[in-house]
Amino acid sequence: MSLSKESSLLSNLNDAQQEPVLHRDGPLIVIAGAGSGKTRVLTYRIANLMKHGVDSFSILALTFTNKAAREMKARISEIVGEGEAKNLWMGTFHSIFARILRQEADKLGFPRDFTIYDTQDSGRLIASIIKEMGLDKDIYKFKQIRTRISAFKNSLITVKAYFNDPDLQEADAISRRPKIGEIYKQYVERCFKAGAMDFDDLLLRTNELLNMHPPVLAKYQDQFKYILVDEYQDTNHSQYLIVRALSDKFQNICVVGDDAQSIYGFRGANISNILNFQKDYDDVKLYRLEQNYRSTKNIVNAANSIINHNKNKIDKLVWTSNTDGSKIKVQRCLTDADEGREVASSIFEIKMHEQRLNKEFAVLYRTNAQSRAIEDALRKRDIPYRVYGGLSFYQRKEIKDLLAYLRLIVNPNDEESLKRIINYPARGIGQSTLDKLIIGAKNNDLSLFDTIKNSSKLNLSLNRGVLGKLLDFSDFILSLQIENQKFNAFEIADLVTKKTGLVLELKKDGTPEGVSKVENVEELLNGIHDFVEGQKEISDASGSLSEFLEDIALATDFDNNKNDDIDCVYLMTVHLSKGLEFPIVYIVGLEEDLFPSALSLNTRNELEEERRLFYVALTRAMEKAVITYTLSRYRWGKLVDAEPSRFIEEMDKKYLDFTVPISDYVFKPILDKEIFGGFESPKTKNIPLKGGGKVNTMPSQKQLGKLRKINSNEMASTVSIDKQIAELQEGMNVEHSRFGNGKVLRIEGKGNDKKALIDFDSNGKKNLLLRFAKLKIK
DNA sequence: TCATTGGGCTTTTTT
DNA sequence: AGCCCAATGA
Repeated sequence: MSLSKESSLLSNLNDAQQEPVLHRDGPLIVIAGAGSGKTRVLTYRIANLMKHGVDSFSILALTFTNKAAREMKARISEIVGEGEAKNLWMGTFHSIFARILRQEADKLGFPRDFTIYDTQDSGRLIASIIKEMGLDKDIYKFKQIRTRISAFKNSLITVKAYFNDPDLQEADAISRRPKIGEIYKQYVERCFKAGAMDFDDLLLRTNELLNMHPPVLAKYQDQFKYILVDEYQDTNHSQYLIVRALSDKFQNICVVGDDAQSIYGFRGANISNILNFQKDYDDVKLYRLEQNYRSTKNIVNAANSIINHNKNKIDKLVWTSNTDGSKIKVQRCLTDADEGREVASSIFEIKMHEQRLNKEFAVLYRTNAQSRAIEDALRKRDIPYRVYGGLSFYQRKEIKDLLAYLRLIVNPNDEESLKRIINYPARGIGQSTLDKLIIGAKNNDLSLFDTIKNSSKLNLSLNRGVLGKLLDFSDFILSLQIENQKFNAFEIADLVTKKTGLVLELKKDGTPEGVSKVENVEELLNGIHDFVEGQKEISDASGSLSEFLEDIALATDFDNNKNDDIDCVYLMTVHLSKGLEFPIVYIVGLEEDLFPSALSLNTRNELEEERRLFYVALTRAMEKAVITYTLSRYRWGKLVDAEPSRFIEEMDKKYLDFTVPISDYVFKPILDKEIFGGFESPKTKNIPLKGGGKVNTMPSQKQLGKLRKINSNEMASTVSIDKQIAELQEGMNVEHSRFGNGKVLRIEGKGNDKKALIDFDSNGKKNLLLRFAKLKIK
């Protein structure tokens, strides 16, 4: 290879980045601060290996999302050429090892076409096991059990290991759920019989494969001479063991990560994997990337000031030579709807002033439920947006229903799919029949589908009519299986849709939701069509149904959307935003019990993870960051008081720009009552209101806590209410902070509902709720 | 067996 | 406020 190529490869890297790229053999760890070019290092390291003759088939790169893998592959293609990059083993743990597991399925007693159960499928199966065992579903909550089983699997605690561990059994007995082990056992058996693996199985079974079959382990050890793991801080124990096993022979292992961005503890990620890496291998080289290329000084420094509140961390100093940029705006809002409006109008304004594109903006939130208020506001402003995550396309009911048919054709033992569609559309096979079938399946050690096929011979105390319907159903599926031999995925899906009348079923309901469901099904069919067309270009692919199902089993919203270029504002959870960057970022809902989540306040570790989460959110921003919080928000259908997040308090104030003066910020509980309680409380109604009644002494944080508990009646006498608003009359001239000057045309309503119709000079007529409108009488 | 209704529960975060 | 499930009646 030529020297000039080598130097051009390196010319895109700073010194710190070059070192790990040029490191050839032996273990290395790269601690990479946010925005320090971590992906770039991985990309160039792989390219560099390939340039020095390492076969692309022997490089395994594990990323956190499939999207990250795709992008990295594309960048490597640009450096070394597409032909070679295509052969890299690059993808998420789940997708890479699903692929290997299919190859080796027979060794584990699974069909090659095993089904992958998503979270919903596992939950349903667990719920049904709990019910069949006659357990109280209020004590055995299926979601909790599912989480617990998942935790077992991620720690490599098999059913056998569970029953060998008295401590675990005792812990479950103490929590009044002694049957967890039994549920776990049945769940694993049922999955096995159904030829299905859940997400955790993809890792657990890989461990099983590598441990129990030394020749298989040797084969993959030999194949993967170089292994790279991105986002190593988010690997769990099961993933850790896979990496260890595979890298054991050559020890050419490179892990990249940032302990400060570890945010997946809840699904078993173990931060000590990255903290202990140097103990796991001999002669580990450690590299640090501390220069941030992404964000302004204000953002980097504010982020540092927040993460410094964590005790548990590797010391590093992230710095930048970028400009100062503007300060981080901290915006107070009244309600979640108001928060949406503030965000939307801010986006609108910046777009106008700075000629920005929609896709330069991102709105990040802690929980998916928060997207709604933002969406409403953006829609009103005609700002295009796209919500990522949440209920993904493939999780929608109408989509899962059609997919269930398809899954059943490929794997008739797939119990969850069968239960889903055996009576959808209705064909007279109800719950009681299904219960009998499940018992029959258990007694005869058959899969559910085989039980149905043989139902007439099995003495299941079913009447003749039902037996006929069952036979019709199994014949239907069997006939589709035969069709599947000759047709591609699209042809089969189309056939299923027509024969089952699935779309007709949806069309007859006629509601807007029904219409959108029909559209979704059509979109799925289009997607399958595209998939089949795409497969035609791949030499060893056929466009079969099982290929399609493999392809989508692990797909997320991020993956299947080819329209990356559409110009929309991004809406997503902070978790989903990891690894991404945007010029302007809004982080909304910075309130106690929301961010940090109320469920994460029990231990220091949980709180520190929330803080890292906020750190991740803030470090997504390149140029501008805006943080918002509300005084009250709709939760569980009720308007609930909110309190600014401790994370706002924790940031160094010199990087912040408060829209509400800091002193008001401290008085927040009082203002809170002023706005929402003041007018209507019985005592205040007839009391002459006094203006300007600000409390003069500064309450301490402790007192603030107490103040919040005082009800509005007691508060009334000290509350400051703008008397000018109370005295507002028709015909008066007023000033509004956003709409400018105007004239009051009409006043209507009382107390909290008092409204004024105001004609603004430059904004036209608006009907404003007085308790929200910050009006000044002129 | 099916369709409707009301009650309870929900909100972390995801491969 | 919305979703899922169980109970209820047809």
